[in-house]
Amino acid sequence: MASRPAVRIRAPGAVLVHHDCMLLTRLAEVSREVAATAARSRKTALLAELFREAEADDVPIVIPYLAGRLPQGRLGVGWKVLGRSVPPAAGPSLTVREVDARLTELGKVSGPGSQAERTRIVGELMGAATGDEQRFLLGLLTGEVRQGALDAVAVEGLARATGADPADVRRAVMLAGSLQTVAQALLADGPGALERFRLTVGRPVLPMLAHSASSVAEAVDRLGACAVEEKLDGIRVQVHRDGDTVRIHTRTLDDITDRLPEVSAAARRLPGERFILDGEVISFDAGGRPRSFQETAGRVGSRTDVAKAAAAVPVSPVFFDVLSVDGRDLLDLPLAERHARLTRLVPEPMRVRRTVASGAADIPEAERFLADTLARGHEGVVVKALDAPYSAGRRGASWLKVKPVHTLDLVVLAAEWGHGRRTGKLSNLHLGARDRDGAFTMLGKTFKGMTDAMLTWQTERLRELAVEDSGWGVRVRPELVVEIAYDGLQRSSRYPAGVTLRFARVIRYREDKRPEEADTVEALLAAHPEVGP
DNA sequence: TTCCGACAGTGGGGTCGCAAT
DNA sequence: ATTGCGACCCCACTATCGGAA
Repeated sequence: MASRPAVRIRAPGAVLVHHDCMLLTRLAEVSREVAATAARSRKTALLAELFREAEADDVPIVIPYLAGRLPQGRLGVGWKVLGRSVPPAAGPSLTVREVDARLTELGKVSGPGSQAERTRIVGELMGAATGDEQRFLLGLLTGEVRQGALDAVAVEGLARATGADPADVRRAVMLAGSLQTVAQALLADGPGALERFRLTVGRPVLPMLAHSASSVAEAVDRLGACAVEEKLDGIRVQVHRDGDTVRIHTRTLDDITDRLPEVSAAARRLPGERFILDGEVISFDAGGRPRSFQETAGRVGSRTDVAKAAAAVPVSPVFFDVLSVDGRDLLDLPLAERHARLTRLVPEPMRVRRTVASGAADIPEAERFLADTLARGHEGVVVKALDAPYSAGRRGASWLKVKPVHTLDLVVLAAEWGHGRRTGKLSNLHLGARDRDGAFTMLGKTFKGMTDAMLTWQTERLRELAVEDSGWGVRVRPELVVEIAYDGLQRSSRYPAGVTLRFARVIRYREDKRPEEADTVEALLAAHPEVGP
């Protein structure tokens, strides 16, 4: 860090000329401008301009801030701490480095009395910020910047600021697993620095993601020759082994090595010294059936007594891809070749089950595979083009997941006011099923699946049905029937039926149906015998 | 000119761990 | 001991921009 003192400009309206440290007010200004324009090209240009202004020491702060993230990651600061408002400062004085230093301090606070201490630090910071700066900081700390530009636009802006090829920057970010690292190297050494970012064992890369398809037939039609793999309902993991050292990362690249000793042990038993594997961690019961996602996730989330958790709910790694073997980067190889290498490294029981479909003629076989996979208790399948490379960090169109969808006709019991672009619209619906008394039992909420037109319509309709208007939304007469899609039931301690819908979303309103025709809790439970209340 | 891929936004539920009550 | 909060797992879907076709 530079030893020069922070520039302080006290007079409101002073001309913000500075050569040392970037002022927070400049970031807040750019963020506001970015939010105000819809054109992505203009957003990119605004970010690029700011990145060019940034000093070397500002870069690791400015880049993540404008990408809507904190360099420290999350800080244990939420609405509880941010809730109280603090009178804003008269004029801008904060530098981004000063803000960063205070947030770093904030992240270190722990132990009894920490909440008060965090509140004090946040209050002090907010008190030194102008109204605009406060709004920017609030968005940053709560993860809701709402400027319509996060990582992807920041990458574009970075490319433009440095003259690098955007595709090269994107790839470097995927391989580094971090925008900051790449940004710093790029701004310090220019586009040539991008070559330093290669796939490295021990350094996690962003995993490839999948799109959805509504059926196996549709997926095979779209992809042609493909692998159909079982989709396990567990936690995605990337396992790196370098000799005796094993590291395990989640989808967001968090390091969870210490929580999964049996996975590390399994990786050490494989016949290879250096590799990177992609797969899923899941728990099977004594009969070899997969346990619920809730059980697996609870186990993987346990940190305090790992040995005890592992004894109660042991997990197994099940792999489906290999990204690197013995120093060779396999990302650009087609899936067919990567899989051939996977079979040499990982024995069958530790691999995802699969079948291969060469084209439309194999659709019946692929459908049988899906049915069999579901019968064995799994979530569905992922259909993958055999000729596709591993697109790190992308939601490539070459992986398509297919899961069964259930539907119900439920009754709207209440609706909550939306935020952001849904401000002024009733958005989040409370959903109820009929119970034995002819009343309705709440099963969960959803805000998904509505078009803007539906939002407008339901806001008006639900207002007509309102029996109570509170700050958060309205409770309504239970008269409106809505068709809901969901992925299954899960146990719940929050809702009275002891279960709730997983991934509920609206398909359409059923104005042709009366609430007495809505589905019942009883029928729902009967349809999902695997989930007892 | 039209189509479609990629992104951002809008939140859902559960579980764990920590601090406050 | 219980409760509340934040982080981090899982996630679906729509609107929009801008390059591809």
